[in-house]
Parts: sequence; structure tokens; C-alpha cells
Amino acid sequence: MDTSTDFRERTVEYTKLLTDFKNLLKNNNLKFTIQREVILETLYNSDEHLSPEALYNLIQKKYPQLNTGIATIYRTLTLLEESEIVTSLSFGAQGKKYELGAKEHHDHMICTNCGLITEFVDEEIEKRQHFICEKLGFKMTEHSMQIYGICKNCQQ
Amino acid sequence: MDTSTDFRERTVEYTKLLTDFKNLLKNNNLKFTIQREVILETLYNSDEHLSPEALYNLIQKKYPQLNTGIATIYRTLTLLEESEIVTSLSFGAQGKKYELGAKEHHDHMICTNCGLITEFVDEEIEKRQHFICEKLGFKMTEHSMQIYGICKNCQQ
DNA sequence: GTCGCTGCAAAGTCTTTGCAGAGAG
DNA sequence: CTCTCTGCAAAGACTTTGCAGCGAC
Repeated sequence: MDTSTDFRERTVEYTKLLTDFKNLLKNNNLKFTIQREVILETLYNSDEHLSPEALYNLIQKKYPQLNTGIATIYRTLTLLEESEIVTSLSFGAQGKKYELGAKEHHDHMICTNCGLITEFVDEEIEKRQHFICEKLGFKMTEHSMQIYGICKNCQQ
Repeated sequence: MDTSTDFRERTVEYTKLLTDFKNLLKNNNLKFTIQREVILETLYNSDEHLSPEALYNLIQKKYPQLNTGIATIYRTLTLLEESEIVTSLSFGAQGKKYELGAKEHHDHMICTNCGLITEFVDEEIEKRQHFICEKLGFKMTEHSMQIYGICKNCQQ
């Protein structure tokens, strides 16, 4: 058995993501730029849900020489969201946060004290959602669920 | 049997809401103003989820002589939300919509074509949410679920 | 009368857009 | 070379804030 399996899988996964992205760009007569690659990579390497600004800061820190503009971050996130490569979560009036959408579908548990976002999936709920939509004649394209409260750590 | 039951219940309900609001204000040394009453009443009489601007327009139309400012709408909505009299829904980057929170808890089905919001409740899902939180040691304070898609009408 | 409330306008956030030069294909 | 992208700065959309006069209690 190979202990580096996780790493290998991770690499393969990213390569596929990148290839898909490149194809998407090509098919739409768009260009593959270093900024777009860096944005995708940073999203991929982050376990967190990133706000455009957080993403901007991460990229500025890691690739200062690129001097990526915040406008490019917004434009690229919009592109990635339209292409369903990333999905966004809305938080009140104050902005959105993005995550790679290529991951398995999941819902979110948000700590209102420390901001921690925990992901979870529940098949029961998923099934139920489809059932309800069918019953009401609604054609679901996506759904999101957020549970707000206090996480285990903050309860202490 | 009395055919005006619905109306009567509605009136009673509003009176209670108003009384609660007045008490809340009194307990916090805040004042009961005509603007605050009009905002509560308009929210109560609307079946829709209102954006601050939509609320502003409704009030301007119905009570032009009051000349209620948009800032007052925002301030009052914030107050009502903090007091848990209304709840808000976030939609992408573009703002929030408010509804009376005194209603029974429910989730939302949002048509991405026409913007129609349909409410629903499902006991199964509610139960499941509590179960999951318990399992993960998360202390839930509230939750929201949105299903996006195309409503029955728009499918035609 | 006091002290919170309101409308107004100005200031803040966050996000988008116009433009001229840079760069991918 | 062409035509898209990018950074910059300005503009936009939505929301909040400071202030002086108004109004609830």
C-alpha cells in the first residue's frame, strides 16, 4: 500500500480540474491566463470558503509579483461561477464566499460566534428535497441549506 | 359558522404583533413612531418577501405625506431583525429581503426565472436537522434552506 | 423639557465597468 | 497580428452614519 495516495489523488484531481477549465476557456474563445490559473489553484488549495477579498489577499501574498487586481478576482469568480466550477454562499448584506463546486454537494453549518463553516451531507434531507420538489412541480436546479448556531469549541 | 374567521384572526394576530413591538420598544427605552408602525404594518400586509427598497416604495405610495426616508427603513429593519420580529434572506451580492418572522418557520423555494418565492415546511427535514446538530455537538440557533429552480408556471 | 427619531445628504462597503496597454493564441 | 485580459481608477448599487430639527412620552 502506498501512503502517498491522498497526495496523488489530490494532484490528479487538480489536473483534471485545470484541464476542464482550459477546455471551457477554449470552447468559449477565452484565454488561459496566469491570473486565472492562480485563482483556480488558490481556491483549490484552500479548505475554507473564501471571500473575494480573502482570495485577493492570499494571492497577493503568494504571488506579489503578479500584482493581481481585485477586479480580476471578481471577474474570474463570476466566470467560474457561471461555468459551475465554483459555487457561492451569501452572507447577509456583506458579500459572498466562494468554494470549488467540483466537490461533492454538501450543506453548511455556520458558527455565529467564530465564523467557522462546517460542511455536511445528509442523504435523508437530499431525498426529501427531491420529493418535495416533485410534489410541488418545481424543477430544482440547486439548493443550499445553512444551519446557524454555536460550534462545539465556542460552547465551552 | 362565521365566514370572516380569516379576517378576524388576522386582525387579532396583528394586534398582538403590534403590542409585542410596543412592549419591546418600551422595555428598551425606544419610541413608538408612526414610521415604525407603518413599516411593521406594511410588512404584515405583504405576502411577499420585501427588499428595503420595495418596502420603501410601498410606503411612499401608501403614505406619501409621511415622506419616510430610506434610512429609516433600514434602521427599523435592523431593529426588527435584532428583535427577531422579522427575518432576512440573502440573495447573492444584491441585498436582502425581509419577512415577518412571527410566522411559523418555513423554508424557501426560489424561481430563478421569475423570482417567485414559495414557502414550505417539512417536518422530516426539520427533525433531521436537529438530529445532525445533536450528533455533531452543534448548538443550532436557526437555519435556512433554499431550493433554486424553475417554478411550475415558468416551465411552460 | 428631554432624549430618541427622522430626513437629508454625505460617507462607507462591496462590486462592476471603461479604458489603454499587455499578453495569449 | 488580433482580440481578449488585466490593472487602475472611476462609477455603481446598496447600506450606514452624522447632524440638526422634530416629536413621543
